[in-house]
Amino acid sequence: MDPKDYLPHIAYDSVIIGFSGDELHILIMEYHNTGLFALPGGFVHTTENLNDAVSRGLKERTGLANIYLEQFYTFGNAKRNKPAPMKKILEANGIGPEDNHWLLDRFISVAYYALINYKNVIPKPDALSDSCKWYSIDKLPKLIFDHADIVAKAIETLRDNLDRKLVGMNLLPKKFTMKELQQVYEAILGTKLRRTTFQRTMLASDILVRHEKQYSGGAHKAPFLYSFKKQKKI
Amino acid sequence: MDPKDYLPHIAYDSVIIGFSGDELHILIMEYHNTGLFALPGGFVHTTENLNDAVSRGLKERTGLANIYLEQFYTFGNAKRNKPAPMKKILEANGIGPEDNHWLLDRFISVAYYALINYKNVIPKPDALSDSCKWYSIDKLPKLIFDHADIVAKAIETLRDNLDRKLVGMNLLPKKFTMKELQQVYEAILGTKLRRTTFQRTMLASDILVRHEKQYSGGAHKAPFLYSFKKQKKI
DNA sequence: TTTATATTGTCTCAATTTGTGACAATATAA
DNA sequence: TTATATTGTCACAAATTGAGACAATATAAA
Repeated sequence: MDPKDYLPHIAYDSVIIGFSGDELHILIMEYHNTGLFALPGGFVHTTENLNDAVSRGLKERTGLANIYLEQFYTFGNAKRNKPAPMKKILEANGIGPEDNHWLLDRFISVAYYALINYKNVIPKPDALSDSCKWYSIDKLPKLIFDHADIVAKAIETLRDNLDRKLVGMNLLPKKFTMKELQQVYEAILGTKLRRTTFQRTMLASDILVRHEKQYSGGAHKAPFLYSFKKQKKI
Repeated sequence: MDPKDYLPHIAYDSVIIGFSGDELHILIMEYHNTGLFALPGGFVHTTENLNDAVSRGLKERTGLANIYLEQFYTFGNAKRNKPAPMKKILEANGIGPEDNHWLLDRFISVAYYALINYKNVIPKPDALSDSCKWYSIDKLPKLIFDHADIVAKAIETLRDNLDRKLVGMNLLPKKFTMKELQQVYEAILGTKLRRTTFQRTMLASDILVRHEKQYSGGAHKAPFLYSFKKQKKI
């Protein structure tokens, strides 16, 4: 990592959100031999679009590609970077503790979130990281810097956007039941929703296609499967 | 402006929105002897919080202080800065056309919008600028770089936030009539609203205090004056 | 002084949307 | 065969919104 290849003082962090069962999960990386946990992030090449850098970095660090990413806030407090944990990470990677390493500088971080289908994805850690794992949103490990704030703001934004953007689309497999869709909404909002009202609203909203009934594994009437209609271009 | 005082490649731009009569207006600066128009913006000191830099810069460039600013997007395309207009601005300020002046570099820009009471404010241009004027949102001059995109995104965000944040609060004088409030909403949304429904909704929302009737200048029944309740802290 | 005009505040009723429970249908387990 | 859990749909009540009507009233016009 030659500092000349990257824009100084500029970073990004991504909050990768997946859904499993009835909980939201977030992808967290652990750095080798440090016990330090962080959001997957990275830096921007000198002639690279910011958005492209984020896609590229996510691919490099987790193996995930073609993911819908949404920028939600830029964190710019002067003291958001603590030198101590970064030194620890550098040392664990064989980089000496010179006080003026560029990664110890102050960084502004542009934060993105992504919604992906948990089941399709087995994230793979990169060379820098020990592991790259899903954590339930209620049981995140302690994160470095202000990454906990970044996660909180991501969830807040997601909640606000829930009725305006088709977030369910990205968190579920192609075909899903009405119950699964409702569970996604409930996990994001953090509240229970009324079944009949939810079903009526979703059916009326004209965003779902109904398919044949599922061969259900449950001891009850088999539910329909649904998928999202292709988005109309406006 | 010593480049060592500022974070390289990082800028901010602010979309200052005021309301007058029935239109939204935006504050635009014109650079001396160039015919170039731009949003008021600036740079971040090396140890300064991003948010503080934006407040400071706005004060320096327009004389406006204590203004509620909301960050809404970070523009990071590699080619969003065009060297030609920036060279013109530098030359008009007596700075030679060296090809590697730091202001000709690529910049990522964090964009903020602010809502202010048009009537209370007479903006003053700074040394760099010829003028600092309000322009109706429908009649903006051609802006440099991607500043037209930044304005468009600001309005889009404002519209989305209209029902969740108390935007009217900042655009009107302390006391105002129901009609004025409705005009703010209409200007932001770009649509007409039904008078009776709007009035009923606003009164039911429990955010307004009703005061004595206005000594009206109009040839009709005098309207009540309203102000916003103090926000409860949650 | 009287009348006309424009806007305001409020009310009413219809139309629509949402809340809530009921109930039959049905896939599996007992 | 019966019991159980969940699903899809309906019916009705409650709440919200749409749309117009109308009296009140501050100024302008006569």
